[in-house]
Amino acid sequence: MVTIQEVAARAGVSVGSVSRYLNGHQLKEQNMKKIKKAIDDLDYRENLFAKGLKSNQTLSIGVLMNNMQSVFSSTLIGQIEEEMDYHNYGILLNSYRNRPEMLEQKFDFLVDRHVDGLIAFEIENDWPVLARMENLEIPVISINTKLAYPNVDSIVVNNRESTKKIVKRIIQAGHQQIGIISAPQTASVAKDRLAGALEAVEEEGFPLENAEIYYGDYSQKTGYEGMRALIKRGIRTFFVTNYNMSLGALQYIFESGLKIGEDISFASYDYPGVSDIVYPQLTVVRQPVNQMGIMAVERMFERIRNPQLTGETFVLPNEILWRDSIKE
Amino acid sequence: MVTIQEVAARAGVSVGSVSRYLNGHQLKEQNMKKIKKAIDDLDYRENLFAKGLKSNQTLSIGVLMNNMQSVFSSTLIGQIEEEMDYHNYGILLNSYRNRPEMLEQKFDFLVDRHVDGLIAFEIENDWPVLARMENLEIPVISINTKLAYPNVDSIVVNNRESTKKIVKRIIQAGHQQIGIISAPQTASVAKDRLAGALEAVEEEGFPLENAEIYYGDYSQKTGYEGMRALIKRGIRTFFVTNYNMSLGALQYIFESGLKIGEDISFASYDYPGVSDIVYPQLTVVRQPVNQMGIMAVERMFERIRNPQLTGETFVLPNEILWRDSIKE
DNA sequence: TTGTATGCGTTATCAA
DNA sequence: TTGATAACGCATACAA
Repeated sequence: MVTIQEVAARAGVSVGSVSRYLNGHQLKEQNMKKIKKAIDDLDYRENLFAKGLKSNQTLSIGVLMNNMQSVFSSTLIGQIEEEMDYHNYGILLNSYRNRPEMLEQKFDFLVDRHVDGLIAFEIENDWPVLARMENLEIPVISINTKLAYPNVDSIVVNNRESTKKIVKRIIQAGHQQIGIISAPQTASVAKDRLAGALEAVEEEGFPLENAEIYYGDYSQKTGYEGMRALIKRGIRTFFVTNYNMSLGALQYIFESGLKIGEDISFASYDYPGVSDIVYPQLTVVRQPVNQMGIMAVERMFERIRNPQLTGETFVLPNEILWRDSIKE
Repeated sequence: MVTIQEVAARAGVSVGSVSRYLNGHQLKEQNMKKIKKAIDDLDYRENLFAKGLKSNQTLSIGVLMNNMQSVFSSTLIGQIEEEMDYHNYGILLNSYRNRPEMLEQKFDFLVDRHVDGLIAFEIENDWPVLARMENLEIPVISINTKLAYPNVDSIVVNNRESTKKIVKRIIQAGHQQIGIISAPQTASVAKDRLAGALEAVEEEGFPLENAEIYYGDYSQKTGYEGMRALIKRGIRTFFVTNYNMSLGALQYIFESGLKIGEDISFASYDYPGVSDIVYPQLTVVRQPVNQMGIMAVERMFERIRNPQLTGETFVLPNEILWRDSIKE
């Protein structure tokens, strides 16, 4: 391993000069040339351990994910990686696999590695790890949940409004019964989505007993079962609040032989993929995943550059693709 | 930041003792207790910069991905992350976004960060970065391509055999024409898959001119266009060598109103998802993605523990799900 | 078994 | 503008 000592020796200058050169200081033209040549000759590369030991910077940020299986998460991480690259920052990836009790350990792991910032996915306000975040001196960006700490930015989408809008439209189209496949009401995202649906029901004066809610667990399997249960009760109009469950729900529909847009009205949350390729294309709520990633990174560097900035909340709008899966 | 100096002072021992304690050495029971207490009291955490400066270890491995958008890649990275967690290792994530010319920079990035190992996805043998890998002193695991360097393990799947098997079956079922949607013959994975198909054609004595090949570019769009073109030429039996293109192909089929399993025979490479939920379920080749991730990590730690091991090639079998999309 | 002192590669302070 | 040198926090060789 080549050190700046060796570079200095070869260039005939002191280590101080080499260090300064490397950090963009101005020195005598002559010396800069010599140092550059020595660096090239020796193929010198800086030692980030030594650098970090002094500066406490790693030029990397930690990403704390809920899971890696979902399309949402993997798309987002892809976008984040791409943005980080422009800044020449690395990302240290961690997943707590939807298990809050793993979070503290993961959190420590990243803090021990002195990441310069932290992006965390779907951390709920009542989880124990939050206490740690509070007095963390690096910027934290929370994705998909709003966390009320001064050093935390929150980037969320308007799930409640989107769900409300789509359910209202369903009601206005004259459907008499509606089946909603929802997720456990522990996560705030799930709560928001269901709340939006119920607000629509209320505001439209739709009979509450005609809105049947089935609670799945995010799995494709429970989406399938939920759809079967609801169809057996004679319901033909559906809103599914999560992508993965919508896959299971669709599977049951396809197997049943019922036709979407004719026998069945269907809408759901979604990502690019199935909803586009089936015919008719599905009416869906689509989250601005890429935009969230871009925003998270931009904001991260704003805060790294300007440490006295404090946390804010940014709400991005979902897109609703009105297509042909709801019978009008 | 609490240092071992402070821990030593509080415990009334020397820094050496604290350091040894932290690294699992045996010392007087009494002292170990005192040190443990001091560490707890002060909430000491080790400084990985300082540690790395001495040991040149980071307790993290680098992952060099081709892209983050594909299901293959994101599933794999999820599995790798999970396995790494058991070893308390972090992963430094990087993507070269299918652009070989980005690779060298990404590679340097990881090497500069002193990752203890490297897992790389779909690196081709003729790419410039290979020269660097050759004299890298850390273990390298290549996923999906076989690289011939002594310090590189290769984990690949038997794409050629799987494709051959499935195309043979199609031919044996009596189909007179077959349309193949394939990818550019630059990547070795793509070459293997097409080669397998052509081997089947040859071995079965199927007329070569009745096997029509359409070259897409992995995009859903070209899958769609490919399917349209082939259907217009009257072909009704298809094999699509890549998941993403199969989505586009399916989209065209669904729009056309033709029925899979009746008017159309269809098989493709795939991941859990669409092929399961549509009806009839599709006959597909499914790669052992999770197993590949597990194997990559296991092998990585074998080699970290035992540095004199040299690279080997591991071939994992694809699974073929024989279902109802090919008319018999 | 323990303490002391040196060095890992870099940055930054102080003099020159 | 430059050089010499003292940190940064830890591991370890050597001495005790």
